[in-house]
Amino acid sequence: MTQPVLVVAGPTASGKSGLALALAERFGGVVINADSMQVYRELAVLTARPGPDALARVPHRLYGVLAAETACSAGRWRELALGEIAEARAAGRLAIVTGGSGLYLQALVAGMTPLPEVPREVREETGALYAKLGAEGFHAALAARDPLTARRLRPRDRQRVMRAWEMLETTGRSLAALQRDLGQGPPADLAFAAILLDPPRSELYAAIDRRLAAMIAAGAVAEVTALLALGLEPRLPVMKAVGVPELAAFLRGEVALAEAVRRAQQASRRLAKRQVTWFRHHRLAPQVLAVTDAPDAQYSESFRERIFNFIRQTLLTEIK
RNA sequence: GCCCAGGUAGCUCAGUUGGUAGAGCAGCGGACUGAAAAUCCGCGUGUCGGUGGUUCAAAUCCGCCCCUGGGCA
Repeated sequence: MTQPVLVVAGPTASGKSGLALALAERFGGVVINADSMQVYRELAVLTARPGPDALARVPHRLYGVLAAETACSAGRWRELALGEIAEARAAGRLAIVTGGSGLYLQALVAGMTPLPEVPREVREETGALYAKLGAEGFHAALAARDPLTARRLRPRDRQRVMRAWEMLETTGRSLAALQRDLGQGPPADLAFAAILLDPPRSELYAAIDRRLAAMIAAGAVAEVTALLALGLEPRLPVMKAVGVPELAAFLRGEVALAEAVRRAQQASRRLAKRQVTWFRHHRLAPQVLAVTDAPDAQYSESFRERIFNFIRQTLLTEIK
């Protein structure tokens, strides 16, 4: 018997967490994080992680569970999420997966090619080689060994080109060939339905700007100060979370706080735009309810009713 | 009321001797198969304040009107 899983997706600041909380209370659910940055323990304010009151009201999973010095990945998250979904089933609760990381959600919903982890040494060697050869040279080196993968990557797309090289070093095989041969589908025992929050752009941007300002008031600067004190490598994911580079520049005395906030707001807006593009072109589930209300409209009765009905009709028909 | 200086893209501005306009920032569109809040690719988006005139042709020249700064009364 299949297990229903609700996905709540949308760009940053669209109101996912609040909605997920409400739905979890209404349907007896557990909220499972699908955000690549909210998994890190050290960033709570800056990643807008659900606060103590939310955590007290409903069980939340995969929030702040990894140390900043670790690098999560779509594959690793997927394993963790599948584990939590199984636990939700055992506990008789509705799994509500919520977050804005499109790749993570896709890994869960559509499946992901099973590939080994890239050893730390390989990653470091690859980085060193890339620095030595440069973008064009490195891409040419990849093309010489793995033309299939190299052909579909732009030379300047550093991250993907390096990933292809790392997989070649790790497995001895072409990444593109592996993906072609080992492609994996969605988990057969899960039935997904998704709610996509897609507020008007102007309202979303206003919410983003407001939230960044609120984060400063809530101690974001201190949070970044503490993070920097760990002396982590700059290439780790946490170090690239929206607000970290910007506030770090402020702490180094390079820019005024107001300017740092302005830059962080802009980075957040650009992130939101990329997320919107992703969700516009990737299907999250067989049935998706797109909600285009303003972020603050989600607490209205009619809004809730629409969503409740959708969930009853798609996920809970057989179950309850 | 009079005298200056301005009204050109969302913002700040450029625009040669008249040939229906271009920079920066902001923004917009797209890609995405294990760092994804990452990493890349693409795109000027315009009643040149309005209106009448001169001209083959007006953002450019002339008249009138409107608006915004500054100055003088």
